[in-house]
Amino acid sequence: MSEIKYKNQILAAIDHLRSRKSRPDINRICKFMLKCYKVTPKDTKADLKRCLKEKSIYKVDYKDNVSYRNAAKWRKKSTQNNKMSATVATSERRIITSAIATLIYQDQSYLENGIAFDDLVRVAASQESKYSKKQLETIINKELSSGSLVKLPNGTLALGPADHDGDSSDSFKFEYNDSNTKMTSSANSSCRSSPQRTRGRPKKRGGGTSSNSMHSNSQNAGVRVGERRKMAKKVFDPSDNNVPSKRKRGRPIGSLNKSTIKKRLMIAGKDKEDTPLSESQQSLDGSGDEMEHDEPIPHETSGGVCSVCLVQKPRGSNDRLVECRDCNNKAHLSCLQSGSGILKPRPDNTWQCPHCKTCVVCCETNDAGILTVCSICSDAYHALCHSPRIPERLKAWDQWECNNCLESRPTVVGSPTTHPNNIDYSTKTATLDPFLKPHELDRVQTKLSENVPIDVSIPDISNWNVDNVYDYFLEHFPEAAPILREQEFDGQALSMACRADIVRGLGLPLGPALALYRIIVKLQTRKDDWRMCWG
DNA sequence: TGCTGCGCACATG
DNA sequence: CATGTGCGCAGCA
Repeated sequence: MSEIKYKNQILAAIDHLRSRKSRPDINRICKFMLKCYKVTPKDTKADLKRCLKEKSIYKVDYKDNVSYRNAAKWRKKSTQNNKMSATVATSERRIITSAIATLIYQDQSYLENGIAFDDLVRVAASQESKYSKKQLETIINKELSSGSLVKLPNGTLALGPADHDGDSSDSFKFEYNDSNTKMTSSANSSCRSSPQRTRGRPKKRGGGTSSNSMHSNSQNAGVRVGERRKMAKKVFDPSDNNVPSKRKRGRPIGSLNKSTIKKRLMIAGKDKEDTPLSESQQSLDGSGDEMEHDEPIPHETSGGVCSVCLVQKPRGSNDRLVECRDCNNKAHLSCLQSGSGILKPRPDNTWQCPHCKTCVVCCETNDAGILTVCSICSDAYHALCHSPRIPERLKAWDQWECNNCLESRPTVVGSPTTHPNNIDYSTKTATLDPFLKPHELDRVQTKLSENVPIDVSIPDISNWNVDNVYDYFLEHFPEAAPILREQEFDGQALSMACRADIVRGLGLPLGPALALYRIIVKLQTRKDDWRMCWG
């Protein structure tokens, strides 16, 4: 049921970056996703995380920076004993996955429709001249049997999951649409297309084959117009004078880029106590992994300008810059802590800038409505998403506390508070777990509902089929009826639907979605209590 | 200015 | 040694 929505796009992003010899790090992946698929960094990161969990993508630390690997291509490296066969399989696999990435990159409809066998062979052949079509077909078949590729019921192909078998069904989920998509003519897709080369180093560079400026796929018929063909002449650079004369490009021998050096120092100072390398930098968090939310490490960063005070880094020896969880905005921790409302960092010192801050209920940003931020836990809510609804004329924004925080207070019962949202429901909180987290809202609501008697006028949906659901909603919420039917919601499915399923999963605008959710909660509980949803 | 291709130093097995 | 990786550069739109 819970498919990783952007998995294939993320895989394509990783493949694309790798094919450009760029590090597939979180920033580049997010950037690519945003540009090519209009997927926000937040969603990208969320799905990337799921992919990591699912092991369809691996997170690796390579050269002291975080990279992400397409597990379908990258597997076996460290575990495979049979080196030779693994190597062969990997290089063959690369041809195929590279072709897939190219196809998807050029035409996103492949994500929807799967990739026809013939298309794949053709593109792979165009990218890799050393294999005949016949051989490529064999390779594809091998990939199919190994699970790296999966064949969909309709005959199209898709990337399989990672190494581990079992959940190949989870990888792609297409309906076949028998399109014989033209690949070579799709040069003008929404993104600039790029020819996918065979990745890594082609066997032996320059070893008798054509020069590198010629090896590229000019036969790929204009996949990328204006591809650079000519390498730059070497230019004299005084700074090169200690460097063997053969190179100009790339890193100077023995040098690393600044960030790598910095990170190395940091890591040396922090992680590897065995190497007594650095005495500075220890206060910095050099994780370099902008995505690790599950670690309690604040998102500190070593450089940049504070978005709040607009001052560059050193404002005080211990005033560290914190980076937004989801973008590159940075701010001094002190600026955030002294700031108000939406600026405040979370208690664990992670921070989302105002642009990235999302409502914890509907996961939409400020764009979907004004967010109110809890002064305790820093969770943000839309007025309608919070239960109970946040009063519109709330004055003391800084003092507002979300329901969860109020309920988490052991002393809340009978203790009059001045918080504007502290309304009658506080009297019920005695029975609630004082350590509830915001995302456990649903549980809170369930508990709340225990105090409300069942309303027999509300139908029991447990045995409803899709048509029953359709009929009911036709009467009570006609707008949603066809959508629910299309999604095959029967009584069971409705009973299990959570807020996110409804608010985010049906493609309805927020308002109608919330209204629909209220009806569904009513049906789920057979109780009509606004506190279970919103005001 | 941002994306791209890619030489080649470096990492890894 | 073979191969994977990606920095940092130059070309291009």
